[in-house]
Amino acid sequence: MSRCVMARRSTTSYALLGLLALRPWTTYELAKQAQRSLNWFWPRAERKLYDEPKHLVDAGLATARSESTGKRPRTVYTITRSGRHELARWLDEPAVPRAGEFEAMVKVFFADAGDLGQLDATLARIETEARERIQALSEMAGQPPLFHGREHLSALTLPLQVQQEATVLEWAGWARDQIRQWRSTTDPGGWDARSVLDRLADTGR
Amino acid sequence: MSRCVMARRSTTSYALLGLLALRPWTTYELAKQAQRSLNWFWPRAERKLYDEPKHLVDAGLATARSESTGKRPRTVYTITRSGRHELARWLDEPAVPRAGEFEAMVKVFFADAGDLGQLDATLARIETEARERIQALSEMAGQPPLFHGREHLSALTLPLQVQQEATVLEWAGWARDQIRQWRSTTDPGGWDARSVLDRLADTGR
DNA sequence: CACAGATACTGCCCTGTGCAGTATACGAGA
DNA sequence: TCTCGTATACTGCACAGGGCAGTATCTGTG
Repeated sequence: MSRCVMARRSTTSYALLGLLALRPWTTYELAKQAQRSLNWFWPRAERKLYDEPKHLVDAGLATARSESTGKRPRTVYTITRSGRHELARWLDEPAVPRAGEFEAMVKVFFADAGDLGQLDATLARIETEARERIQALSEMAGQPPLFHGREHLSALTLPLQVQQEATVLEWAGWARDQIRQWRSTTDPGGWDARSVLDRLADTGR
Repeated sequence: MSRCVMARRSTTSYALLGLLALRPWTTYELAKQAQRSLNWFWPRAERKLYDEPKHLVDAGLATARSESTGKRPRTVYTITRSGRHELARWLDEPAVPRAGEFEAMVKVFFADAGDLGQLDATLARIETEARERIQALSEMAGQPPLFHGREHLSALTLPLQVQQEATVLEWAGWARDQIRQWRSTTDPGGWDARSVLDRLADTGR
Protein backbone atom coordinates (compact mmCIF):
# COMPACT_ATOMS: atom_id res chain seq x y z
CA MET A 1 0.00 0.00 0.00
CA SER A 2 2.47 2.63 1.15
CA ARG A 3 6.20 2.54 1.32
CA CYS A 4 7.01 5.09 3.95
CA VAL A 5 4.48 4.88 6.76
CA MET A 6 7.17 5.81 9.26
CA ALA A 7 8.49 8.92 7.48
CA ARG A 8 8.52 12.02 9.68
CA ARG A 9 5.60 14.26 8.73
CA SER A 10 6.06 17.95 8.02
CA THR A 11 4.41 20.71 10.03
CA THR A 12 2.07 21.26 7.10
CA SER A 13 0.93 17.64 7.40
CA TYR A 14 0.16 18.08 11.09
CA ALA A 15 -1.63 21.37 10.46
CA LEU A 16 -3.99 19.66 8.01
CA LEU A 17 -4.32 16.71 10.37
CA GLY A 18 -5.41 19.23 13.00
CA LEU A 19 -8.20 20.45 10.73
CA LEU A 20 -9.23 16.87 10.00
CA ALA A 21 -9.52 16.30 13.76
CA LEU A 22 -12.41 18.82 13.75
CA ARG A 23 -14.43 17.18 10.97
CA PRO A 24 -14.04 15.47 7.57
CA TRP A 25 -13.31 17.82 4.66
CA THR A 26 -12.99 17.64 0.89
CA THR A 27 -9.57 18.65 -0.43
CA TYR A 28 -11.00 21.91 -1.70
CA GLU A 29 -12.67 22.81 1.60
CA LEU A 30 -9.53 21.83 3.48
CA ALA A 31 -7.40 24.08 1.27
CA LYS A 32 -9.77 27.04 1.70
CA GLN A 33 -10.10 26.55 5.45
CA ALA A 34 -6.33 26.28 5.87
CA GLN A 35 -5.91 29.58 4.04
CA ARG A 36 -8.56 31.28 6.17
CA SER A 37 -7.42 30.11 9.58
CA LEU A 38 -3.83 28.84 9.42
CA ASN A 39 -2.53 31.40 6.96
CA TRP A 40 -1.70 33.84 9.76
CA PHE A 41 0.90 31.64 11.41
CA TRP A 42 1.46 28.80 8.92
CA PRO A 43 1.02 30.14 5.39
CA ARG A 44 1.10 27.57 2.58
CA ALA A 45 0.27 27.77 -1.12
CA GLU A 46 -2.99 26.15 -2.22
CA ARG A 47 -0.99 23.87 -4.47
CA LYS A 48 0.73 22.29 -1.49
CA LEU A 49 -2.53 21.82 0.40
CA TYR A 50 -3.79 19.57 -2.39
CA ASP A 51 -0.80 17.20 -2.14
CA GLU A 52 -0.52 16.78 1.61
CA PRO A 53 -3.75 14.87 2.39
CA LYS A 54 -2.54 12.09 0.07
CA HIS A 55 0.56 11.68 2.20
CA LEU A 56 -1.61 11.51 5.32
CA VAL A 57 -3.52 8.62 3.74
CA ASP A 58 -0.22 6.91 2.82
CA ALA A 59 0.84 7.22 6.44
CA GLY A 60 -2.46 5.77 7.70
CA LEU A 61 -3.39 8.98 9.54
CA ALA A 62 -6.44 9.66 7.36
CA THR A 63 -8.71 7.85 4.92
CA ALA A 64 -9.92 9.11 1.54
CA ARG A 65 -13.42 8.52 0.18
CA SER A 66 -14.30 9.34 -3.44
CA GLU A 67 -17.65 11.03 -3.92
CA SER A 68 -19.10 13.12 -6.71
CA THR A 69 -21.23 16.18 -7.37
CA GLY A 70 -22.86 15.26 -10.67
CA LYS A 71 -20.02 14.37 -13.04
CA ARG A 72 -17.39 16.14 -10.95
CA PRO A 73 -15.45 13.92 -8.58
CA ARG A 74 -14.31 15.01 -5.13
CA THR A 75 -12.34 13.40 -2.36
CA VAL A 76 -13.45 13.50 1.27
CA TYR A 77 -10.77 12.94 3.92
CA THR A 78 -11.42 11.63 7.42
CA ILE A 79 -8.94 11.33 10.29
CA THR A 80 -8.21 7.84 11.65
CA ARG A 81 -7.74 6.73 15.27
CA SER A 82 -4.03 6.50 14.51
CA GLY A 83 -4.19 10.05 13.13
CA ARG A 84 -5.68 11.46 16.36
CA HIS A 85 -3.05 9.65 18.37
CA GLU A 86 -0.23 10.94 16.20
CA LEU A 87 -1.57 14.51 16.41
CA ALA A 88 -1.60 14.38 20.22
CA ARG A 89 1.93 12.97 20.21
CA TRP A 90 3.11 15.77 17.94
CA LEU A 91 1.89 18.38 20.43
CA ASP A 92 4.63 17.18 22.79
CA GLU A 93 7.48 17.81 20.37
CA PRO A 94 9.23 21.17 20.72
CA ALA A 95 8.28 23.39 17.78
CA VAL A 96 10.74 24.78 15.25
CA PRO A 97 11.68 28.39 16.05
CA ARG A 98 9.54 31.22 14.74
CA ALA A 99 10.70 32.61 11.38
CA GLY A 100 9.38 35.59 9.51
CA GLU A 101 9.84 36.78 5.93
CA PHE A 102 9.58 40.52 5.60
CA GLU A 103 10.88 41.68 2.22
CA ALA A 104 10.03 45.31 2.93
CA MET A 105 12.49 45.24 5.85
CA VAL A 106 15.24 44.12 3.47
CA LYS A 107 14.45 47.25 1.46
CA VAL A 108 14.61 49.36 4.61
CA PHE A 109 17.91 47.77 5.65
CA PHE A 110 19.47 48.54 2.25
CA ALA A 111 17.77 51.92 1.93
CA ASP A 112 21.19 53.57 1.52
CA ALA A 113 21.27 52.14 -2.01
CA GLY A 114 18.36 54.46 -2.86
CA ASP A 115 16.84 57.77 -1.79
CA LEU A 116 14.64 59.01 1.07
CA GLY A 117 11.55 59.01 -1.14
CA GLN A 118 11.92 55.29 -1.78
CA LEU A 119 12.42 54.59 1.92
CA ASP A 120 9.35 56.58 2.90
CA ALA A 121 7.27 54.84 0.23
CA THR A 122 8.36 51.43 1.56
CA LEU A 123 7.43 52.44 5.12
CA ALA A 124 4.08 53.81 3.94
CA ARG A 125 3.26 50.49 2.25
CA ILE A 126 4.15 48.65 5.46
CA GLU A 127 1.72 50.89 7.36
CA THR A 128 -1.10 50.32 4.88
CA GLU A 129 -0.62 46.56 4.91
CA ALA A 130 -0.66 46.41 8.71
CA ARG A 131 -3.82 48.52 8.88
CA GLU A 132 -5.58 46.23 6.37
CA ARG A 133 -4.59 43.15 8.32
CA ILE A 134 -5.84 44.54 11.61
CA GLN A 135 -9.13 45.25 9.84
CA ALA A 136 -9.32 41.67 8.50
CA LEU A 137 -8.46 40.17 11.89
CA SER A 138 -11.01 42.23 13.78
CA GLU A 139 -13.68 41.20 11.28
CA MET A 140 -12.74 37.58 11.91
CA ALA A 141 -13.04 38.16 15.65
CA GLY A 142 -16.50 39.68 15.23
CA GLN A 143 -17.91 36.82 13.21
CA PRO A 144 -19.66 33.83 14.79
CA PRO A 145 -17.25 30.91 15.19
CA LEU A 146 -16.96 28.24 12.50
CA PHE A 147 -16.90 25.52 15.14
CA HIS A 148 -18.72 25.93 18.40
CA GLY A 149 -16.69 24.82 21.37
CA ARG A 150 -13.51 26.22 19.83
CA GLU A 151 -13.98 29.92 20.49
CA HIS A 152 -11.57 29.82 23.43
CA LEU A 153 -8.75 28.73 21.11
CA SER A 154 -9.43 31.59 18.69
CA ALA A 155 -9.62 33.95 21.64
CA LEU A 156 -6.20 32.72 22.76
CA THR A 157 -4.43 32.97 19.38
CA LEU A 158 -6.05 35.99 17.69
CA PRO A 159 -4.80 38.60 20.20
CA LEU A 160 -1.19 37.82 19.26
CA GLN A 161 -1.88 38.27 15.54
CA VAL A 162 -3.57 41.61 16.16
CA GLN A 163 -0.83 42.78 18.51
CA GLN A 164 1.89 41.80 16.00
CA GLU A 165 0.23 43.92 13.34
CA ALA A 166 -0.26 46.79 15.78
CA THR A 167 3.45 46.62 16.62
CA VAL A 168 4.38 46.86 12.93
CA LEU A 169 1.96 49.74 12.41
CA GLU A 170 3.33 51.70 15.35
CA TRP A 171 6.93 51.06 14.34
CA ALA A 172 6.37 52.18 10.75
CA GLY A 173 4.85 55.45 12.00
CA TRP A 174 7.80 55.99 14.32
CA ALA A 175 10.29 55.19 11.53
CA ARG A 176 8.63 57.68 9.15
CA ASP A 177 8.91 60.34 11.84
CA GLN A 178 12.59 59.59 12.39
CA ILE A 179 13.67 59.69 8.77
CA ARG A 180 12.12 63.14 8.33
CA GLN A 181 15.13 64.30 10.38
CA TRP A 182 17.62 62.67 8.00
CA ARG A 183 19.50 64.56 5.31
CA SER A 184 19.69 61.53 3.04
CA THR A 185 19.68 57.74 3.28
CA THR A 186 23.45 57.79 3.79
CA ASP A 187 23.57 60.80 6.12
CA PRO A 188 21.18 60.97 9.09
CA GLY A 189 22.38 64.48 9.94
CA GLY A 190 21.96 65.20 13.64
CA TRP A 191 19.73 62.19 14.24
CA ASP A 192 21.24 60.15 17.08
CA ALA A 193 21.35 56.50 16.02
CA ARG A 194 23.64 55.63 18.93
CA SER A 195 21.14 56.61 21.60
CA VAL A 196 18.44 54.42 19.99
CA LEU A 197 20.83 51.45 19.90
CA ASP A 198 22.01 52.06 23.46
CA ARG A 199 18.44 52.03 24.70
CA LEU A 200 17.92 48.64 23.00
CA ALA A 201 21.15 47.32 24.49
CA ASP A 202 19.73 48.18 27.90
CA THR A 203 16.46 46.27 27.45
CA GLY A 204 18.39 43.00 27.44
CA ARG A 205 19.92 43.59 30.88
CA MET B 1 28.19 33.47 -21.29
CA SER B 2 24.79 33.44 -19.65
CA ARG B 3 21.41 32.44 -20.97
CA CYS B 4 19.02 34.29 -18.72
CA VAL B 5 20.36 37.77 -18.03
CA MET B 6 16.81 39.13 -17.98
CA ALA B 7 15.25 36.63 -15.56
CA ARG B 8 13.54 38.24 -12.58
CA ARG B 9 15.75 37.93 -9.53
CA SER B 10 14.45 36.59 -6.24
CA THR B 11 14.39 38.58 -3.01
CA THR B 12 17.29 36.45 -1.81
CA SER B 13 19.32 37.62 -4.82
CA TYR B 14 18.63 41.26 -4.02
CA ALA B 15 19.40 40.73 -0.34
CA LEU B 16 22.86 39.40 -1.23
CA LEU B 17 23.27 42.15 -3.82
CA GLY B 18 22.58 44.60 -0.99
CA LEU B 19 25.44 43.14 1.03
CA LEU B 20 27.72 43.29 -2.01
CA ALA B 21 26.88 46.98 -2.33
CA LEU B 22 28.67 47.49 1.01
CA ARG B 23 31.92 45.75 0.05
CA PRO B 24 33.26 42.66 -1.81
CA TRP B 25 32.86 39.38 0.07
CA THR B 26 33.91 35.77 -0.35
CA THR B 27 31.00 33.32 -0.59
CA TYR B 28 31.69 32.09 2.91
CA GLU B 29 31.79 35.59 4.43
CA LEU B 30 28.66 36.52 2.50
CA ALA B 31 26.82 33.48 3.83
CA LYS B 32 27.88 34.17 7.44
CA GLN B 33 27.05 37.87 7.23
CA ALA B 34 23.63 37.15 5.72
CA GLN B 35 22.87 34.81 8.61
CA ARG B 36 23.99 37.39 11.17
CA SER B 37 22.18 40.41 9.81
CA LEU B 38 19.42 39.35 7.40
CA ASN B 39 18.31 36.26 9.28
CA TRP B 40 15.89 38.29 11.40
CA PHE B 41 13.68 39.36 8.50
CA TRP B 42 14.89 37.27 5.55
CA PRO B 43 16.08 33.87 6.83
CA ARG B 44 17.74 31.60 4.30
CA ALA B 45 19.67 28.35 4.64
CA GLU B 46 23.43 28.55 4.18
CA ARG B 47 23.11 26.14 1.27
CA LYS B 48 21.10 28.66 -0.72
CA LEU B 49 23.48 31.49 0.03
CA TYR B 50 26.24 29.59 -1.75
CA ASP B 51 24.22 29.26 -4.98
CA GLU B 52 22.81 32.75 -5.35
CA PRO B 53 26.02 34.74 -6.01
CA LYS B 54 26.59 32.61 -9.13
CA HIS B 55 23.23 33.70 -10.48
CA LEU B 56 24.17 37.33 -9.80
CA VAL B 57 27.29 36.84 -11.92
CA ASP B 58 25.19 35.21 -14.69
CA ALA B 59 22.92 38.26 -14.63
CA GLY B 60 25.88 40.65 -14.83
CA LEU B 61 25.10 42.19 -11.45
CA ALA B 62 28.35 40.99 -9.84
CA THR B 63 31.74 39.65 -10.87
CA ALA B 64 33.56 36.65 -9.39
CA ARG B 65 37.31 36.53 -8.78
CA SER B 66 39.06 33.29 -7.83
CA GLU B 67 41.69 33.64 -5.12
CA SER B 68 43.32 31.18 -2.77
CA THR B 69 44.49 30.79 0.81
CA GLY B 70 47.35 28.34 0.35
CA LYS B 71 45.90 25.37 -1.50
CA ARG B 72 42.32 26.25 -0.62
CA PRO B 73 40.47 28.18 -3.30
CA ARG B 74 37.94 30.89 -2.56
CA THR B 75 35.73 33.12 -4.68
CA VAL B 76 35.46 36.86 -4.07
CA TYR B 77 32.34 38.60 -5.42
CA THR B 78 32.15 42.29 -6.31
CA ILE B 79 29.07 44.26 -7.34
CA THR B 80 29.03 45.84 -10.82
CA ARG B 81 27.72 49.25 -11.89
CA SER B 82 24.76 47.45 -13.39
CA GLY B 83 24.26 45.67 -10.05
CA ARG B 84 24.07 48.94 -8.11
CA HIS B 85 21.61 50.30 -10.62
CA GLU B 86 19.42 47.20 -10.43
CA LEU B 87 19.46 47.30 -6.61
CA ALA B 88 18.23 50.91 -6.59
CA ARG B 89 15.51 50.04 -9.10
CA TRP B 90 14.38 47.11 -6.95
CA LEU B 91 13.83 49.45 -3.98
CA ASP B 92 10.96 51.02 -5.97
CA GLU B 93 9.03 47.76 -6.41
CA PRO B 94 6.34 47.06 -3.84
CA ALA B 95 7.50 44.27 -1.53
CA VAL B 96 5.72 40.95 -1.14
CA PRO B 97 3.52 40.89 1.99
CA ARG B 98 5.00 39.91 5.31
CA ALA B 99 4.66 36.21 6.14
CA GLY B 100 5.53 34.45 9.35
CA GLU B 101 5.98 30.79 10.19
CA PHE B 102 5.18 30.00 13.80
CA GLU B 103 4.80 26.26 14.31
CA ALA B 104 4.20 26.65 18.04
CA MET B 105 1.05 28.65 17.26
CA VAL B 106 -0.27 25.74 15.18
CA LYS B 107 0.17 23.64 18.31
CA VAL B 108 -1.68 26.24 20.38
CA PHE B 109 -4.48 26.44 17.81
CA PHE B 110 -4.97 22.65 17.89
CA ALA B 111 -4.39 22.38 21.63
CA ASP B 112 -7.80 20.70 22.02
CA ALA B 113 -6.23 17.57 20.51
CA GLY B 114 -4.07 17.33 23.66
CA ASP B 115 -4.09 18.33 27.32
CA LEU B 116 -3.47 21.50 29.34
CA GLY B 117 0.02 20.37 30.28
CA GLN B 118 1.05 20.20 26.63
CA LEU B 119 -0.43 23.62 25.94
CA ASP B 120 1.37 25.20 28.88
CA ALA B 121 4.66 23.57 27.84
CA THR B 122 4.28 24.98 24.33
CA LEU B 123 3.60 28.47 25.72
CA ALA B 124 6.55 28.17 28.09
CA ARG B 125 8.86 27.32 25.18
CA ILE B 126 7.57 30.34 23.25
CA GLU B 127 8.41 32.55 26.26
CA THR B 128 11.93 31.15 26.56
CA GLU B 129 12.64 31.57 22.87
CA ALA B 130 11.45 35.19 22.88
CA ARG B 131 13.58 36.00 25.93
CA GLU B 132 16.68 34.51 24.29
CA ARG B 133 16.08 36.49 21.11
CA ILE B 134 15.66 39.77 22.97
CA GLN B 135 18.97 38.99 24.66
CA ALA B 136 20.67 38.31 21.30
CA LEU B 137 19.24 41.45 19.72
CA SER B 138 20.23 43.71 22.59
CA GLU B 139 23.77 42.33 22.44
CA MET B 140 23.84 43.15 18.72
CA ALA B 141 22.66 46.67 19.51
CA GLY B 142 25.42 47.13 22.09
CA GLN B 143 28.26 46.06 19.81
CA PRO B 144 30.20 48.51 17.65
CA PRO B 145 28.81 48.58 14.09
CA LEU B 146 30.28 46.36 11.39
CA PHE B 147 30.16 49.21 8.90
CA HIS B 148 30.55 52.76 10.03
CA GLY B 149 28.08 55.09 8.39
CA ARG B 150 25.32 52.46 8.56
CA GLU B 151 24.39 52.71 12.24
CA HIS B 152 21.29 54.74 11.43
CA LEU B 153 19.88 51.85 9.38
CA SER B 154 20.44 49.38 12.21
CA ALA B 155 18.88 51.87 14.60
CA LEU B 156 15.84 52.05 12.33
CA THR B 157 15.33 48.30 11.85
CA LEU B 158 16.41 46.77 15.17
CA PRO B 159 13.66 48.36 17.30
CA LEU B 160 11.00 46.49 15.33
CA GLN B 161 12.73 43.14 15.85
CA VAL B 162 13.00 43.76 19.58
CA GLN B 163 9.41 44.97 19.86
CA GLN B 164 8.13 41.92 17.93
CA GLU B 165 9.86 39.62 20.40
CA ALA B 166 8.59 41.65 23.34
CA THR B 167 5.05 41.33 21.97
CA VAL B 168 5.39 37.55 21.75
CA LEU B 169 6.85 37.39 25.26
CA GLU B 170 4.04 39.45 26.74
CA TRP B 171 1.36 37.51 24.89
CA ALA B 172 2.72 34.13 26.02
CA GLY B 173 2.65 35.29 29.64
CA TRP B 174 -0.93 36.50 29.25
CA ALA B 175 -1.95 33.23 27.57
CA ARG B 176 -0.44 31.13 30.38
CA ASP B 177 -2.40 33.18 32.88
CA GLN B 178 -5.63 32.69 30.95
CA ILE B 179 -5.40 28.92 30.55
CA ARG B 180 -4.94 28.50 34.30
CA GLN B 181 -8.65 29.34 34.47
CA TRP B 182 -9.57 26.58 32.00
CA ARG B 183 -10.92 23.19 33.06
CA SER B 184 -9.41 21.44 30.05
CA THR B 185 -8.31 22.22 26.51
CA THR B 186 -11.85 21.53 25.31
CA ASP B 187 -13.67 23.26 28.17
CA PRO B 188 -12.60 26.76 29.24
CA GLY B 189 -15.03 26.68 32.17
CA GLY B 190 -16.13 30.18 33.13
CA TRP B 191 -13.41 31.87 31.06
CA ASP B 192 -15.08 34.36 28.74
CA ALA B 193 -13.72 33.86 25.22
CA ARG B 194 -16.44 36.02 23.73
CA SER B 195 -15.43 39.15 25.58
CA VAL B 196 -11.82 38.78 24.38
CA LEU B 197 -13.00 38.40 20.78
CA ASP B 198 -15.44 41.30 21.09
CA ARG B 199 -12.66 43.55 22.29
CA LEU B 200 -10.58 42.61 19.22
CA ALA B 201 -13.56 43.22 16.94
CA ASP B 202 -13.70 46.74 18.36
CA THR B 203 -10.04 47.60 17.63
CA GLY B 204 -10.75 47.46 13.90
CA ARG B 205 -13.46 50.12 14.07
C1' DC C 1 -29.70 30.93 -22.25
C1' DA C 2 -25.46 33.12 -21.29
C1' DC C 3 -22.13 34.00 -18.20
C1' DA C 4 -19.79 34.86 -13.90
C1' DG C 5 -17.93 32.78 -10.10
C1' DA C 6 -17.23 28.75 -7.27
C1' DT C 7 -15.69 23.97 -7.25
C1' DA C 8 -12.05 20.47 -7.91
C1' DC C 9 -8.19 19.56 -9.17
C1' DT C 10 -3.09 18.46 -12.07
C1' DG C 11 1.51 19.47 -14.26
C1' DC C 12 5.72 21.87 -14.58
C1' DC C 13 9.56 24.36 -13.22
C1' DC C 14 11.79 26.90 -10.07
C1' DT C 15 13.19 28.24 -5.13
C1' DG C 16 14.58 26.75 -0.80
C1' DT C 17 15.94 23.30 3.22
C1' DG C 18 18.45 19.73 5.68
C1' DC C 19 21.92 16.83 5.88
C1' DA C 20 25.95 14.52 4.72
C1' DG C 21 30.29 14.66 2.76
C1' DT C 22 35.03 16.53 1.39
C1' DA C 23 38.74 19.18 1.78
C1' DT C 24 42.33 22.65 3.64
C1' DA C 25 44.08 26.40 7.13
C1' DC C 26 45.48 27.75 11.52
C1' DG C 27 46.24 28.39 16.31
C1' DA C 28 46.62 26.25 21.12
C1' DG C 29 48.25 22.88 23.98
C1' DA C 30 50.80 18.21 25.02
C1' DT D 1 56.61 18.41 16.69
C1' DC D 2 52.22 16.48 16.55
C1' DT D 3 47.54 16.57 17.31
C1' DC D 4 43.13 18.37 17.77
C1' DG D 5 39.49 21.55 17.59
C1' DT D 6 37.58 25.22 15.07
C1' DA D 7 37.09 28.00 11.11
C1' DT D 8 37.19 28.14 6.14
C1' DA D 9 35.18 26.80 1.64
C1' DC D 10 32.48 24.56 -0.56
C1' DT D 11 29.22 20.40 -3.40
C1' DG D 12 25.55 16.76 -4.05
C1' DC D 13 21.20 14.88 -3.22
C1' DA D 14 16.51 14.30 -1.92
C1' DC D 15 12.60 16.42 -0.61
C1' DA D 16 9.36 20.48 0.82
C1' DG D 17 7.20 24.34 -0.99
C1' DG D 18 5.58 28.23 -4.40
C1' DG D 19 3.74 30.39 -8.67
C1' DC D 20 1.46 29.94 -12.53
C1' DA D 21 -1.06 28.01 -16.16
C1' DG D 22 -4.33 24.84 -17.60
C1' DT D 23 -8.68 21.85 -17.54
C1' DA D 24 -13.25 20.94 -16.62
C1' DT D 25 -17.72 20.91 -14.21
C1' DC D 26 -21.36 23.04 -11.20
C1' DT D 27 -24.61 26.67 -9.65
C1' DG D 28 -26.97 30.85 -9.25
C1' DT D 29 -28.40 35.34 -11.43
C1' DG D 30 -30.04 38.21 -14.97
